[in-house]
Amino acid sequence: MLDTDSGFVTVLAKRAEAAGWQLRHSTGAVPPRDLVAMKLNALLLDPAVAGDEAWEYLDRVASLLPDLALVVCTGRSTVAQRVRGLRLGVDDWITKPAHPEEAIARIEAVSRRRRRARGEGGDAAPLAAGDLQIRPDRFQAFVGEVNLDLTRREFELLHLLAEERGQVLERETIYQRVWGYAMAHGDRSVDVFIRKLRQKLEKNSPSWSYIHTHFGIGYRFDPEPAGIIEEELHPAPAGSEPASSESISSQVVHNSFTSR
Amino acid sequence: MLDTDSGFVTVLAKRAEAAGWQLRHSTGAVPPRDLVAMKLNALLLDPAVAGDEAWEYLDRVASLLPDLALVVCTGRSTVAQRVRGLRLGVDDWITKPAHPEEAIARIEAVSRRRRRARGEGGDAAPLAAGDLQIRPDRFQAFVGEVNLDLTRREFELLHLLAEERGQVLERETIYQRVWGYAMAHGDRSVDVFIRKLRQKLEKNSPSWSYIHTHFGIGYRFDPEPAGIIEEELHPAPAGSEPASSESISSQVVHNSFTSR
DNA sequence: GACACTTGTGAAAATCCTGTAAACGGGGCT
DNA sequence: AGCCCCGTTTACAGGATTTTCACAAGTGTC
Repeated sequence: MLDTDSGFVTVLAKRAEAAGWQLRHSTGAVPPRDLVAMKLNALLLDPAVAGDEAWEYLDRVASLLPDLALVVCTGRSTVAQRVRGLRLGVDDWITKPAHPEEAIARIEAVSRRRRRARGEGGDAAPLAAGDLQIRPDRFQAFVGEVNLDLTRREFELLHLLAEERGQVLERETIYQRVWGYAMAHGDRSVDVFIRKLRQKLEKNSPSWSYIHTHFGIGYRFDPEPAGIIEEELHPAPAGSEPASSESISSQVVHNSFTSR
Repeated sequence: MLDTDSGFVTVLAKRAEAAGWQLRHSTGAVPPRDLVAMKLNALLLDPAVAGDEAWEYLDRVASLLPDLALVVCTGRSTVAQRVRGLRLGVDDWITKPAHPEEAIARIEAVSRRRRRARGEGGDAAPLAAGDLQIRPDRFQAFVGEVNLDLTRREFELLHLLAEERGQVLERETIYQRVWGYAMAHGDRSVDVFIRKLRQKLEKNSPSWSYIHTHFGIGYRFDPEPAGIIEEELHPAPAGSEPASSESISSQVVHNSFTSR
């Protein structure tokens, strides 16, 4: 945001903050080069900050950053000015006095369209954790080359937990964010899926411990080298009955990490 | 354009004409379905045409045609209304009395961004995948010299998938990008076309497996040498009944690659 | 240590999803 | 009009996945 009207700025900042945006602000004209370096998603700008270079400045910003959501917010302005601005590449032009709520909504509207233009989907960036790799582009997790073979729900659960790595998430929160609606009282779905996940994780990456239980609260994702206590790794001749040793070791691991 | 203010409309029409736009106009609410059929680039709309269904109408239009440049132009309006509209998916909201020049400029600003989204994809470069070649210039795919004989939709589907090779695309995304508007809940068109494609692909290039199903999500295009499991190599004496072996092998292949 | 809860498990039951085939229906063409 | 080509809908069956249950096991308290 580039603007000098401190009142407007602070109100807007609070709103933006609440909406989860990361906001930067300056009262002077920032060189377009620096704007590029900032990797902004959107820019709210009062051309007045550029003094009588206003038009040139606008033009440079708009042409240098064609993908930036660019919204201008001025005091009095004429139709001709607005048209000129819009033609230059400005996406929306708001006139003060403006309601902050509307400013936010307009910036969002522009960003929305801008986002649709780019990569449609959300974060396609892979996450790494322990020796597993979570790939949103495939809705899958891998350990090396092997596919964990997660179902959609399993993947979404894992993805959510991994994104919030280190945080303890309550069941209600998890359910709300993965299932998309409120959890019914007494629903055990989350627990069941956590178990399925742990199974697949342990099967494919036994040397790490990923999901930790917090009694009475929920779960926390945090890859830690597995605390193998005792017996160890006779590379399990293909076909050996894994059941007993597996269940035991998983018990041990879970216990020792059911930290509180 | 949907509006009843004939004065405004005629002025705007003249301007639009001059700008080289092809303009359609109605004073009543046009059913969203028909809007789809019109293949509009932009829509200027006064929700008043929908009477007291205004919000529902806006919502339906915006969610059915997320790619349409949607600009609302109303008489008096409150901040709350504008915010609500913008949140619903409206791209810009103009309040009358409005200068036609500005209206035009705003529609252009929105369309510009929209065009940038689609524009990049105007790919006429041929794609290669497995032993098939996709040629946007002919709207066809070939294996060597033989033409797969795809219909338009089949081609567009294949083209989209191939461009996003390796990515899992959700049905909704596919539909949105191939059909151009939002998929109705329960629509199976995508599945049906995927089957048709697979049929033609398998018939003409049996040694590759191209389209993979991701249960509960969608499809992924990724050419892989067909996983012939077991039987093989009696080069099917020309004229042998292909039905049984064909259906069986396709079963096997699909299953083994319905990776997840 | 007994009690009141919580969480882990395994499996059955209920749902949902996809492949497939076939019926439908609009347009364009002869 | 009659036909053909294509895109859209429907119907169904077989699987895959998600939910639900009944219990066992574990945790914290008094």
